Amino acid sequence: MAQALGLSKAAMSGLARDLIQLGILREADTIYGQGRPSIRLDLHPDCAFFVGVSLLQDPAPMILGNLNGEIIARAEIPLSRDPAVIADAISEALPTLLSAHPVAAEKLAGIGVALSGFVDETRKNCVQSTLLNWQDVPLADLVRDKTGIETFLENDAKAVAVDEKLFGSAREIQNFSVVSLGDGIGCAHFIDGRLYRGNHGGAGEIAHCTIEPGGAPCRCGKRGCLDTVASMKAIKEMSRAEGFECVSLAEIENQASSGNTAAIRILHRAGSALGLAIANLIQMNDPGLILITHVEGSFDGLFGTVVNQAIETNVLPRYAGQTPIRIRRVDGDIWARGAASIAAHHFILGPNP
Amino acid sequence: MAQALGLSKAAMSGLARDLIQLGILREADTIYGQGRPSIRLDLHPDCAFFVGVSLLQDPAPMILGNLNGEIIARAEIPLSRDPAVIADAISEALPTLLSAHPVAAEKLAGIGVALSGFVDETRKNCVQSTLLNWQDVPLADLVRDKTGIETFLENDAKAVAVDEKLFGSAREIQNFSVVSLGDGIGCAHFIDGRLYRGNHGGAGEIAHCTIEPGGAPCRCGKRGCLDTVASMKAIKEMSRAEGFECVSLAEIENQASSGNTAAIRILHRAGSALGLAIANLIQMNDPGLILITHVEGSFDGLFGTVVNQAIETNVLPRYAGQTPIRIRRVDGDIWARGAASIAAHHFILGPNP
DNA sequence: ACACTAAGTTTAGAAAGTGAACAAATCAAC
DNA sequence: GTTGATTTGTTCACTTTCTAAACTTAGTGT
Repeated sequence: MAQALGLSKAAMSGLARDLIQLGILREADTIYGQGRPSIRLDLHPDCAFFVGVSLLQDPAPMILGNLNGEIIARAEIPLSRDPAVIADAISEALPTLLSAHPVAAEKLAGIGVALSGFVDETRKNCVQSTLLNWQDVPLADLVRDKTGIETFLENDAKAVAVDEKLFGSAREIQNFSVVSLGDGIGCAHFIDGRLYRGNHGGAGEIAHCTIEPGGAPCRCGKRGCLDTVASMKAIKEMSRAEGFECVSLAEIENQASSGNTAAIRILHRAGSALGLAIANLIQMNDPGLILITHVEGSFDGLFGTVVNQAIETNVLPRYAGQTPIRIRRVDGDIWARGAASIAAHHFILGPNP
Repeated sequence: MAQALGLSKAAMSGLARDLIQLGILREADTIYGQGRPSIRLDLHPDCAFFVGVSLLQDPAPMILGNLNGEIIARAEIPLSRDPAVIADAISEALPTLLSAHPVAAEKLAGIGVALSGFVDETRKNCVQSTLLNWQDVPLADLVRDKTGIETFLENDAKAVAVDEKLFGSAREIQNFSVVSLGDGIGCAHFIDGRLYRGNHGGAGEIAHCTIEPGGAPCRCGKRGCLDTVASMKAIKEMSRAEGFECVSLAEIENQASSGNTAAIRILHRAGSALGLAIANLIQMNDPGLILITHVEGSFDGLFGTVVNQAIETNVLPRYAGQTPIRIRRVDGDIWARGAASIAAHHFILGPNP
């Protein structure tokens, strides 16, 4: 099976034996068919461990994961805007986290940190983060100096995309985009099986696509960005401005289904905007899958319906329905998971994947 | 110099000698510095020839190109909607075209055909073309059967992008997008040094991004597509609807500069729409270059100015001006050139570039 | 129990790449 | 000029890696 990837049977045989001896591969199940059964190989999950930290929440989740993408242990550290304080906190929390597994400490292969903002192509420096108020912060090296472990940064949505490609539901898909709905809107593309970071690390900045030309001012400095209309933060703020305070999408959905016209209007506006942006993404990049991850509950209410409708009506009719849209409810650890995946990705595929 | 690409000096030496003996490489100029001068190698332009045909115009241009991207000969064939007639016409025009160069006939390595529409991933079949009214037409095999030469199809904008990457001004750039303005609007992306065709071959269909939600109906079936506002065809139609007939952009620019408010309005609307679409492209994909090719004259009038303004105002301020926009005036042979480049691309890089 | 099939292993031999030494072509300094 | 420094390009013995073909192994089908 795996031999068709360019090598002869003999070479495979030798390589596999070496890797099994090194403890990296192991023989999994046997597949019966005609002739001698074949033995499937898989990665030995205990051969490397990774730590992931999300700087999107306070407290910041920190997880220990293995090569199967399973979470082995979890901790939290207080969020800070001071890079040195964060590096210290990670370093201090590390021993406890590693104690969850007997060999994790000696086989810790990398630390990943997910944050909202731009990361340079070395994945070592945060070029800019509005949320953290950072500019050219070499956080990866700070963490590495404190912990002695190789560390990588990544944008939140890109980290989620890598997680989905390595361990999630996009494993087999070469071209897909992740749209990650949280307080903000993130997006990242996998193209030809590789994460596409863009020329300045800014690929996927869908949140600041202009959706309503001349619309409301955005904190980024321009007007009518998708972020001002369709992010959960914007939806909640609009509901507050309309006089009914809601802390979750589900609450606004409730208001809408019980006839609150303002709530209906807000969800319509947000859903159409998000749908239009996704439709433009489909037109522009023709991905094989759009994976929408959301931390809020219900995506099957008005908001989700409008999003789907808006996608349908704004995609070339020939294509309508051709691009699968997959919705995935995720928990708040998704970014920490993604961060760990960044470290795993580097471990598996090396510096130039 | 070139050795740093993974091989030792010794290996390079042997390989280069072999390729020179085969007539594929040749020793070009010598570069003097400290120490023994180095000899630059380049492709021998006479080692392979390619034919390119554009089905975007009537008559359809047909060119003979070499490995340097130079046009050696040119012909025209009548355009037809019947694939068999086209294959015949190409086959009949071939001998005359090849007679322009003594060794072209024996070293003809491929034929490329550029068309407006979708091409499958084998580059052999046209899945759909509105302009030609085609659906699942295996034109490449028809041409190959008639001529005996391996043939490849490609979408017009993608062919132009390949031309720019191989022989044009984007040779060194890994990530760029081409926006090709003709009667319609085409777009194609190079990502990580490879043409990105999209999951259904539809990447770059910027012309049918919704720019004016609920706007004018488009021939594609939806509303408010960029194509209905900013294509040269649309601009000319709008001018006709306003009562002044124009056959070129330059004419409308003239009208506008002499105070015709309708002309100014049309150019403003078209320019803002195109600029917004390009801005969204930049936000979405963060390319290292946007290359706008246009066959019409003047891009330095009102239209061009508005396009540039709209890009500036709709791109994340942090990015504004970070993405170079290059404008390139091209002649009507651009698509035939691109088509030849598709064949060259296949010759140089093989089936899976 | 028998052939049949396909996976995995072993072997010798070919292919391809490496490293070090060496030859060649130029510049710079005396 | 001559000499030495410098860097490119070549040669050659050696090593690594892969392949092809024969062989072994572990199942299925009759």
